[in-house]
Amino acid sequence: STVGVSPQTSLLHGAYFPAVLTFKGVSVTLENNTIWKQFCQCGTEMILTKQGRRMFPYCRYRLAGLDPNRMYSLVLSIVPSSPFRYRWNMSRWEANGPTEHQSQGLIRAFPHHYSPCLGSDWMSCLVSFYKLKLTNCFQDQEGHMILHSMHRYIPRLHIIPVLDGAAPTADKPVVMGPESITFTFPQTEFMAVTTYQNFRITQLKINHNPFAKGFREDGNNSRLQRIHPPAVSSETQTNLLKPAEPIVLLQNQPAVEPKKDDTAIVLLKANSGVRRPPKARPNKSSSSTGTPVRSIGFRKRRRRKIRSRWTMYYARAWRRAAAAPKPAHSPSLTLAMQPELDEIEGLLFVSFTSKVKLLIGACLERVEMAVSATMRKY
DNA sequence: TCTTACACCTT
DNA sequence: CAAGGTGTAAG
Repeated sequence: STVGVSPQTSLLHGAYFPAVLTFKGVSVTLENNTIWKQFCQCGTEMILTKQGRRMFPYCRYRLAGLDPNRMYSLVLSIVPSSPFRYRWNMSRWEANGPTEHQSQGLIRAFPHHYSPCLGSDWMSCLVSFYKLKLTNCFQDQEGHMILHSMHRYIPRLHIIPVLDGAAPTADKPVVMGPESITFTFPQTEFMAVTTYQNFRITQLKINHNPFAKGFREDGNNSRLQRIHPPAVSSETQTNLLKPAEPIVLLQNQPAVEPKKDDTAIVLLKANSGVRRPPKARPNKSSSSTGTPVRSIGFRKRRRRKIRSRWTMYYARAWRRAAAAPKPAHSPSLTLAMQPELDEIEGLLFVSFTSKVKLLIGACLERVEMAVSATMRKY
């Protein structure tokens, strides 16, 4: 029930993971498409916690083609993208029976904290849903997105013209009128988990999320470098370094879906934060901070905490290999990085060739047909 | 599987 | 400086 797909074929990739979607004159750019694609090809995982966990990557869009003088609310929903429950088995995801929970009739949604705003305002800044948090706590009252662990989801951006300038609240649900549009980027699909399953995902998070900088090994940060695990046979190492098979993205809906008229959107609790119009556009540049100094106590503590669990040895080997991007100063680097590509190529062109091509072909066809159909309709 | 305390980090 | 976002280890 799991299928591997090679992300290496850039042509297919570009066609299937478009950075820009356009519908009814409105175009939406997934601003951080590059990082989404990196996660997507490993099989994105998002952590759920009781108190709520932010997404990384999060949904960040740039809008164009809106009516500058019109008021819009921007809302993100995260909907199930498959009817299955999954399990992580032998380094890959596999469907493990149907989901226990049926989808609720109403759509939960998370209003962007600027909503509502003039079209000109939305278009003059990046629209980032970094505040959105995911939780597995069903009694959550904090306004977080409630998801089921071990299930697959996909975020959708809803652009909803509104008449008055009142901020959307739970009391006053936003209604998806006939002029509302929904955009869905296939590459933002993810698996909800409570603990990371795929180590490649953990590494991507550590290497790209600024808040996880403390776990990086590159540069001056050598958290685990001074611990020397017992040697591991190269055979075992190779097997462990093999990447997990990403799951093929099977969309039941087109990437751009015209909304059904009057679809109700239930808003989560209104954000406590102040609603500010996006006047200044902080086109957020990544600030490189100075190199942190590690305390002696930290090193000792970490050293003591390391257990002799065999998985840790492999984990460290992986880290060392994955941490350094380009310089091949370590033999384990080439060993780790090279098989990666070989295995993926093998998966696509040997084991799963026909199945994958068929699936992707069907997907593309379905998307194209749906889009052109709706375009004609309008 | 999931939860929690924790060190370390960003903001 | 304080608040709060990270993955980890251990339960």
